[in-house]
Amino acid sequence: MRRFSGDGRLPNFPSSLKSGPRPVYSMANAPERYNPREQEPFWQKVWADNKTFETRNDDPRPPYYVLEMFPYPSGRIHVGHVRNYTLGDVIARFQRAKGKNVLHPMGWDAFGMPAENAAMANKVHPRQWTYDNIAAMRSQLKAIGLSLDWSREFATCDEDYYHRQQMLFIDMMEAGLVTRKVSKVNWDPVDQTVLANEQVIDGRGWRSGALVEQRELTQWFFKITDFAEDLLTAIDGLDEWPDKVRIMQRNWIGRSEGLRVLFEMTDNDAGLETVEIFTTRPDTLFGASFVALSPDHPIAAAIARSDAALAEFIAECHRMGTSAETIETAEKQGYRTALTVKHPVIEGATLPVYVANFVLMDYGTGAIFGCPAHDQRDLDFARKYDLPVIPVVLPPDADPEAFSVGAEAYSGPGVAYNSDFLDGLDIDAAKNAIARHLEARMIGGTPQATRQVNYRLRDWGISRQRYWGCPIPVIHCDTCGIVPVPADLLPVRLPEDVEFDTPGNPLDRHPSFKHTTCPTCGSPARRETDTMDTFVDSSWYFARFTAPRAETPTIPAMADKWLPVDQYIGGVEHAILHLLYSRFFARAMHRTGHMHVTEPFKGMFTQGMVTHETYKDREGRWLAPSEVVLGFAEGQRSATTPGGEPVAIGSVEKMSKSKRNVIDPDDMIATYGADTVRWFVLSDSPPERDVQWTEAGIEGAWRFVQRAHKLVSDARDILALDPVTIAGNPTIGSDLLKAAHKATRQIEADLVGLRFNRAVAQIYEFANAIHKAMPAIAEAPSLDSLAALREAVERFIQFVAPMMPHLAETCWALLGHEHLVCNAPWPEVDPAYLAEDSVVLAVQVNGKRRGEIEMPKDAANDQVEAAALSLDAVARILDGNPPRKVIVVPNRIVNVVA
RNA sequence: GCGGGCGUGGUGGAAUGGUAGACACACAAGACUUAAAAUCUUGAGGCUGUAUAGCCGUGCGGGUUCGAGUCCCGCCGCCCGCACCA
Repeated sequence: MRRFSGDGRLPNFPSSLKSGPRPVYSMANAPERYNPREQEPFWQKVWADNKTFETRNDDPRPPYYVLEMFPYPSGRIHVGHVRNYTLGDVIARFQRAKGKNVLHPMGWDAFGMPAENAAMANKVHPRQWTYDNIAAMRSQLKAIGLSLDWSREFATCDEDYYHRQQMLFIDMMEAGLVTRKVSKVNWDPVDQTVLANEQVIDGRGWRSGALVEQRELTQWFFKITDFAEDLLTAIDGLDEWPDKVRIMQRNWIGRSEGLRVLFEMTDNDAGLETVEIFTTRPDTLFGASFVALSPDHPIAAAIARSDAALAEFIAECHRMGTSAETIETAEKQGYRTALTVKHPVIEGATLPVYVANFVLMDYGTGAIFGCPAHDQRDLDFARKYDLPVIPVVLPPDADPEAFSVGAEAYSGPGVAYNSDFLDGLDIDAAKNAIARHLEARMIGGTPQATRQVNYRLRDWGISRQRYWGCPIPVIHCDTCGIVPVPADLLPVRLPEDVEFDTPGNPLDRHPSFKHTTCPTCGSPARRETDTMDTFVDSSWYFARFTAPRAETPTIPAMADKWLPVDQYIGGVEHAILHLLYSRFFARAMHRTGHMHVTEPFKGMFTQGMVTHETYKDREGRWLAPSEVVLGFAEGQRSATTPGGEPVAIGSVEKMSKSKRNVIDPDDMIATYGADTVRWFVLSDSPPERDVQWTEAGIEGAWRFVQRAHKLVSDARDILALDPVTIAGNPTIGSDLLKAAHKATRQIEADLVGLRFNRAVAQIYEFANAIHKAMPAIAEAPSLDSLAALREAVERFIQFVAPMMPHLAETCWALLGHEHLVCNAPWPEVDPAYLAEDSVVLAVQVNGKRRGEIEMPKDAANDQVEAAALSLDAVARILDGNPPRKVIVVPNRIVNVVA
């Protein structure tokens, strides 16, 4: 155990704590109130001066790595951050008490668009803006008293960090994990710039208001799909992740077994012979009524060259954002081409070929067949264009004569009918039968169908046409092609002298950055001006923390020592992308020799979001809650500005800087202290649940801080009394110890299970128990009862310590301890104190509670039954009749069935 | 549109299929005080009732079970994600 000053004595204590023992419960000598403004900075300085939370890699204790998702430096922290970091801090402090060598670092996810937006709006350089924000947020975080190892801090925009990220990129290139391909971006034709999905509002650019177009660019990709199968199957092993996150990841990867099927053209005027579709429901092929191509399908492009109306339809589809949400929520539209195809299994039948806006080019083959009876999208489309709806799957117990599809497609189980040789087969058997049938048929030398495992997961496009990100370390040479920047020329630094007066990528128009020479042949060449998606930055920072100053991206031995992260904590909004990208990166870093583990996060906890109402003024500008005055008018909640201007109350959403619905914790911390705020965010809601922020209740948390302090100082005064007997009242002390050990067990279980709100409730109950016991102990202090009181109060302080660390240190010192409570080992549970000799069982009649009986623990069932039946209430209902049945659940409940 | 989650008193919430509302907030009454704050004590899901007690009650509608907040089916509402917000 580390002492916090050279001679092991307390450093100079804030003066209010120095008064000695006083007579108990005397108003004249009421203990002074706990003053967090004095105590919190004091203990923060003690921790910092003693490097209490700096983690040594050579510490012999077992390692434990707890990490909260690092913040984007938006400028100020909000209560969502406080919740996130407090949760992690409780775990870190608890694991330290359990004897672990805890790594609990902090950094900054510091690249990204807001810095460039600020540069445009306020003429401040993104670097300046970012580092200023970091400084402000760092001091806010420090005021919370988190047990962080600040010596490992870094920001992803530090040259030191993105240098190593460029090294990783080049290693990944060499390992074949990087590729280039064409993909679509949102293009603002007025600002001549690429827009993020977030910047497209109702199909228009947020700044220019111009209608957004889809435009194709050649971009850099990480080949995450190479790991699709492994990323999927390894989810099974992530047994300390929430089920919902595992389900979401599985669905995102979206493995499906399906069939690619060739449809022959009825004539090949255009030189086209077949179109290949992908389907996961080949069993419904007999119900096909059309074929639809993506607007980006090569065949669509080919016919559009001679079909002006189709070209216009495709252009219309491209006047839409690129996000899946936009595409899928748009009204389903199609264009009927002149093409028709032969029905693959119905001789002589043909199907029309449409181009449809809901068919995605990058899923399957970019073409589908539509079976309206059994797919809702196809049904909507068929109703709109008056296409046949032929049911071919009969639901169980349905009458084949009467069954029909109205407004809803039937996608449930059943057997094939109206389907020739498939009739009577269930869905899986029908899929196999049709696959075998088509695989055996040849069209122009190839089988008509091939089975294919398809993934919804796409490769990860990392190119961003922006300044404030990690430069992609590559040079384009006309003779040598794409040349990675050699290691000795890294890092590729972001130039400082950039202008944000015009939209677009400043790197692309920078006088010297773009133009360079080829490192291989020395001829003039162009430097890549795309920077990396900021998700790249956050996909390996957890590994960098294990050796934050290393010359190489990681020191593999250190990464292997600490990883996987034992407990990772963050918002459920990151449940898919960030976690999946990090899992990919772990595999990529494994393959490139930077570490041996392949899963980054052993335990995952998704905290609920902190949400708040949003507000907009007349002009539609977002307003912060602090700029809004709430009231009641005509029986409804209303809002105005302080000047009386009307304000629209919007929906409740997660706190975000862009919507300005954030609550800054500084005022609360200034008023009540960090411990009160920490206690408050932990106490009421289960941490995984979303909470709508309200300050109602913070007063209660504040009162508990004072009550806890008073409890300890009162106890200290009692403990200073001379015992008048040895044993005294025999039950006071033992009851207190029973409560203490029971509380220890419960609180430990709740902390391990991250049920902090329940731990808080347990602490309240235990505090109440001590409070009740104290007057009697003070009245007749005995050796036993005083010892019990000391143990109870010390445990109480230790229970509180992970949650309210400053208060706990003060209280601990108050009892005369010379070492920090944050280094004290977690108390043991003695099972002897947990034994109960009698239990209360509820007695039900027909499932309705009618009374209760107290019985010895583990009493025989027939004794319990007899006791239950002898209850007046039970006898009255039975009215002399024997019970039909009696169910006894040992030590819990008796149910009499009358 | 698709995927995921959530819904319990005035409020936050508790409850391995086994006594619904622990613990707290807010509220009310009382004690202390010239008074207030703070503190302490007590009360409380709703309805009926002096009380014993009875009935109702976990978003809505069904179902399984001796027993359902919990499991199943169908709805409603809200929140998150949908690949260039982080």
